[in-house]
This record gives sequence, structure tokens and C-alpha cells, in this order.
Amino acid sequence: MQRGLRLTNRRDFQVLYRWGKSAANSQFVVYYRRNANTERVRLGISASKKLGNAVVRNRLRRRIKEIVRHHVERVKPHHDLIIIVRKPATIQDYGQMEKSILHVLRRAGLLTARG
RNA sequence: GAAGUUUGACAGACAAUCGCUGGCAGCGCACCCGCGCUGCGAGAGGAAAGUCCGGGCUCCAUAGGGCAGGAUGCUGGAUAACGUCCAGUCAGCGCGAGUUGAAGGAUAGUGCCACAGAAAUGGACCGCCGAUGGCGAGACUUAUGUCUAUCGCACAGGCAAGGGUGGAACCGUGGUGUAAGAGACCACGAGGAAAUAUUGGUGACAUAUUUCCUGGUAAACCCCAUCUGGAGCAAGACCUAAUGGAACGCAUCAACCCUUGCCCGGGGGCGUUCGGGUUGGUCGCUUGAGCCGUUCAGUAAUGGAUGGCCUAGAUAGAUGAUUGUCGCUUCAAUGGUGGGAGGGUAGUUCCCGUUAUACCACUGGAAGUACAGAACCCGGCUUACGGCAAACUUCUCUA
Repeated sequence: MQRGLRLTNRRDFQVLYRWGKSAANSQFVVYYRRNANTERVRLGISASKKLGNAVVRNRLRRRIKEIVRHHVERVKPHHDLIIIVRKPATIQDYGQMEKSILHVLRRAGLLTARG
């Protein structure tokens, strides 16, 4: 994932948690906020230590990055977002996780309507 | 073949597509800092983990010496260093290959040893004796006196052998001895200490002799010897926007605001410079007690010589995702084709099978394919974990 698509600053995270809106399903929570300075979208991922060891958390992060990267054209531009992983997501395979993430993004109203 | 012991190497493979982070080269943009594109090549571990020791490195502290505190604790060696490693000694465990050890001092001193028991190193419950002294009987005597011989009491006193308790009872067994007894003495034996040796060994220690001693506990205080300043890469160095501070200069010396109700005085605005912190960034940052060969020294840990190699560097944190093919393991919840009367087992009286059905081969299917993610860098330790190989040990079977 390119650097421009990443949320890298601690302050950005705090702003998003405080002022952003949220949506959720049983596997993921997404915080999002419109940001005019963001060219397309910026993504941050939060995977707590409760989910498992470092290997498990890394695998989750990488899969989520991959999924968002594949669907970045469909996400509404000029938004910052954070995806928080919940425990049930750890047992999902790639296909289930892709559906689940698209579902939560649609719920948040971040997906553009597609023809 | 079964059960073990030790050591070693490995940590699924390949391809396609789409990505991520550094490096090098080229091209383009840009005054500069840099940014983008293309190509080439690189990109997690044996434990990267726990953060338990040791060191490098960095900053702070520091005349020199001592005390306190902390750590370590058989011997010799290795090492930058260590609480690590190697080789030994001694002790424990194991039939054995081997393995385990916080393994200095109990003869410096103090404390403690639950319950039980009389008593846990200062003691007498039962018990034994009562020699000596006492009292009584008794005997003798002229004697209200005496105690040569005799008997009794168990009052003073002596003893700790035997009993019972306990993890442990004053070293054990036998004798001498005595009123009864006791390492009080003797013989043999157990353990410890010291000294000695034309003894062996660098040494721990072993062997022998002599003398002395005899509960345990130092993971109780303590004594002895050795080592030891503190904090850590979020260390630390440098650059830096906005804001605020200080100094200097300029402007204003009108009004307004603040400074004590009034007066005087001061401040407010602009610019330059300075040092400190925040924020963001760069360095530290990966060439190192480095890795792989060969060879020499050494039992070994390891060290020397020599040839070759460069092998991650992220920072909300890269090293991946998906698909396909193959490998390995398992399958009374596995199908087809072929072989098949035996197979499982080293072996049996045991189990499966001789019916398409066990079992074998080929080809499919399903499930599974460990533990675990660098964060300044090394040396260890500990913990987690998958199958594999070699050497060795014990037992068993066949010949």
C-alpha cells in the first residue's frame, strides 16, 4: 500500500477517534471522517493484543490492506478511515473477510454506487 | 524390532498475477531540499519470544581509599565478558548409554529444629543404683554412746545402659569396669578435621600413617574469597515551522487599553539577534567479538593463519496477498482399476482377512502441514515447537 494511502500520524488517529463517525458489524468497526486534504483515502488499521500474537495480528493487517487496496476505486474519495479488528475476524478466510469489509463500508456509506 | 540417551542439520518447494520497504543505475521535473517513472538486485528466526544474565555503544556522575548494599561460590581452562561454555574432581540418580548438583565455612559466633517426646546440646517420665551421707532395725556396750560386720527405707545423692516418641536422641558393635553406669578405658568399625609423606596429580582430589573430634540446618543471620557507579537507542547528536521569552534597534510620543482612585513613569507596533522547550525531520542504523571454506595448535570449549563473501533496516511499523501445480502425514467418517491368500508384528495361542471388502501397487478425494514476526548490535540462559538423520545403550526375535 502506497504511503499516500496510509494514516501515519498519531494525531490523525486521535482526531478520527474523537470527531469521526463509526459503523460496525460483528467482525469490524470502521471510524471515518471527511478530510479535504486527503487526495483519495487514508487507511489506518487497529488490531489489539487480545486478538492473538504478533503473527496473527500481522496477517490480519496485511489481508485488510490487500482488500482495501483492491477496492480503493469504489471508496468515496477525500476520507480518512480506521478499521478496528474484532475477535471473530481472526477465524475468517480471505473471501469471508472481503465480504465482511465491503459490508461494513457500505453500512458506513463509504462505497460509491456502482452501475 | 521395542524402549531410551546424546549430537547434528532443516524449518515445505515451484510458477503466475497484483502489491510493499530499502539499495544501485538511467531518464524526467525542480534554483535548492527533493519528487516521479523504468530497469537490476536484496528483504525475518531457531528461537526474531521471555527480557533473566554478560558485553559493546551513548549520556550523566566520579580526587584517592573504605563501609554499606547487590551478585557469584569445587578445580583447571576458554572468552570482550558472564550467573555461559569445555575438560575434570566429588556427591546423587539410572541395569546402561548418560544425566543432575546454590558443590566455600557447622573446628569463628548467634539463632532455629513443628507435632510427639523427660529431653532437640542441656535434659530425667518410666527405669537402674543407693557405693558416700542420712534415718530406722539390729548388734555391741555401764552408758540418751558407737557403727567393725548384717538388714531395711528410697530422704539427700549418683547414673543415662534399657523402654517409649521422633526425620534425627549425643557415633555403632562387643568387652573391661562399677553400687549402678557412662568413649571413662580397650578392640574393631563409621564419619569429620588437622598434620605428615622421597606418594600421584597444575589443581579440586585420591592413597597411606599419626593425632584430635563426634546431631542437623548457612535456599537462617553470619564469616571468608572474588566481582560490582547510574540510566538506557524513547540512549544521544543535529536541523526546524508557528507560538511564547530575553537583548538591541527603529517607530509612536495623538487617541485608546493595561499598569493602584489621580499624577509622573513604563508597556502595546515593526525589525534583527540569542538561547531553551514543543512539533516535524535527518543522523545514530547496520562491516560486525561478522558469515562460509581450507589448514595448524588443543581431549575440548576455543584460538591462530589463509582464501572468499557483503547478507533486512521498518517507524500506526516493509518483508505480503490470491490462484495453480507438487511434496509430506492421516483417513471403519476414502472412490475407481489391477494384483491378491495372506497381512498386521521381531515373534505368539492375539487382531484383520481368504465373499467386491485384509494387504499391496497405480490413480483420485477429504482433512491436516508446528512454534512463532527483526525494532541499536553481539555472546549466552530460559521457555514454546514440527518432523528427519547419525552414533551409542538396554532388552527381545531370527540365524
